[in-house]
Amino acid sequence: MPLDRQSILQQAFAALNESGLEKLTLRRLAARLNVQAPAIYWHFRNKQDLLDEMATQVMRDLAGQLPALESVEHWQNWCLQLGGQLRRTLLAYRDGARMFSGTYLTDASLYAAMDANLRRLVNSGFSLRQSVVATTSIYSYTVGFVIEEQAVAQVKSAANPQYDIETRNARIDETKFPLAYAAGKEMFLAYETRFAEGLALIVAGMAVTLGSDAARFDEMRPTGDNK
Amino acid sequence: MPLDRQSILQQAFAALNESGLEKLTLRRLAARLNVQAPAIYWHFRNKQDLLDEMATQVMRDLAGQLPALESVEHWQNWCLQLGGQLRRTLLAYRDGARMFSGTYLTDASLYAAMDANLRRLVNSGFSLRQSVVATTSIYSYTVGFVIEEQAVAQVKSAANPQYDIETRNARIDETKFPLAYAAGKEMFLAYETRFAEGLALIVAGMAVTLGSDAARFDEMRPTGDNK
DNA sequence: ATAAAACTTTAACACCGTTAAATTGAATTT
DNA sequence: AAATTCAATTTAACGGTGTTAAAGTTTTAT
Repeated sequence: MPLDRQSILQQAFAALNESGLEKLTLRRLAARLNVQAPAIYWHFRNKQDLLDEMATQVMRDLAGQLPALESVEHWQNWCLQLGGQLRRTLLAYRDGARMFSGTYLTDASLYAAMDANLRRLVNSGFSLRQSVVATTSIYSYTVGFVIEEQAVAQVKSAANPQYDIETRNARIDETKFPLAYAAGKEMFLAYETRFAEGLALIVAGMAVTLGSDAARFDEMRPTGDNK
Repeated sequence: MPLDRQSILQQAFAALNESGLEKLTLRRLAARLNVQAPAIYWHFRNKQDLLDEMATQVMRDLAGQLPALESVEHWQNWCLQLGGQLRRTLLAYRDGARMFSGTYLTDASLYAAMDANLRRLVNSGFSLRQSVVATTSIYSYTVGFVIEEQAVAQVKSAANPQYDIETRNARIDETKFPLAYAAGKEMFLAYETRFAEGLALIVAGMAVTLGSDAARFDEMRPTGDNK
C-alpha cells in the first residue's frame, strides 16, 4: 500500500476529529501513516494544499447530500435545507467551520452545487442578483454561526469543567445588565433551534423581497418545472 | 519608557495590519518593541491572552461607535447600523474577523453593549428570545461575511497578480454552469452593497416576526422611553 | 540488465510558543 | 549609606512546527 492522496486525506480527517485543527500537524499525520513527514510533500504541495483539499471534500459531501432540484416544492424549504445541511456538514468535523473558512475551494463539483442553488431560486422568481445575495448570505450566516458554536464546544470540553452559563453569568453584573444576563440561557442552550430561527429570518426576508420585486412567481408555476 | 500592556497592544495592532495574523509572532512583536520575546510574558500570560485582549479592544471600539439608544428612531435602522458598524470595525484590522472569531471575550463593557442591543429591540416589541436570535444572527452573518471578504482580499494582494473574476471564471465551465459563471461578477465586486442586501434580508425577516408575534409595538410608544 | 521514473527517508534550516534561571536596576527598608 | 527586596528583562534552552535539499530506495519501462 504505497500511500496515495486519498488515504492521506482520510487519516487527516481522522486526526482532525481526534485532536482538533491545532494539533493536525504533518509530523503527527505522517506518524499515523507510518511514514516520515516529508513523504506527504510528494502528494501535496504543502500543508495549505492539503487543507484546501479537505475543505473541498467537505463541500463535495454537502453537495451530495442536498436534495434534488425538483424534490423540494417550496423555495423556502430549499433554503432551510441548504443552511441546515451546511451546518450539519460543518459540525460533522471538529473545527469544521474554521477549517472551511480558512481555505479556498478549487473543485468544479462545487460550482455544480452553486449552479443548482442559483437555478432553484431563479426558477422561483428571484433575479440572479437576489439569488446570489440569498445563497451567499445563508453561507455567511451558517459559517459564522458554526464557528462560534464549535469554539464554545471546544472550550467546554477543555480543562474548564463546565464553561457555560454559570461562569458566564459570574462575570456579568446582573443588576446593571439584566438583559445580557437573562440572554445567557438563550445563547448557550439549544443551538439547534437558535440556528433555525436565525435562518428563518433570512428566508422570511427573502419572501418580502420576492413579493415586492418579482411578484411571487412560485404559485404561478406547476411544481418541478425547471428551464 | 518601561513597556506596559497598552504599548504592547498598540504595536501588536500595528504589526497585525502590516503583516497579517500569521506573521504576528511574539518574537517579531518583541523586536518591534526593542525587547526580547520573553519580556512580553511579564505583561500577558501567553499569546492567546494577548489575542483575547486585542479582540476585546476591537469590541470596545465597536461599542463606542454604536449610536446612543435613543438616537435611532426605528429598530430597523438600529439593526442595520449594528451590522454595518461591526463590519467596518472588523475591516479596520487585517484579519480582524478571523482574530475576533478565534477568541473569547472577557470584558464587561461588552455586556453593556449587548445589553443595550437587547434593550433596544425589547423596547420595540420583540421578546427577549427574539432579540437574542436577532442580534446573534446579525453577529454570525457579519463575522462570516467579513471572514470571507478579508480572505479574498488577502489572496488578491498576494503574489497572484489578480485572483479575481478572471481566474475564477477560468475554472468554471460556462456552458455547464451558466448561473455560477454569471454570479462571479456579483460575488467579487461590490462587497459593500452585497453585505447591505444580505443584512436587509435579516431585518426584513425580523419585521415579519414582529408583526405576527408581538403586533408592532413600535408605533405605540413615544420614542426614547426605556424601562 | 539498465536506465528512468516514482516514491521515501535522512538531515538540516529557520522559525515558533514557552519555561527556568540568571541578571539588571530601581525602590524600599534598615 | 548600605543592604535588601522586588519588579522587569535577558539569556539560554526545550520541544515543536512547516519546509527544502539531498540521498536513498523501490518500482516501472526499455
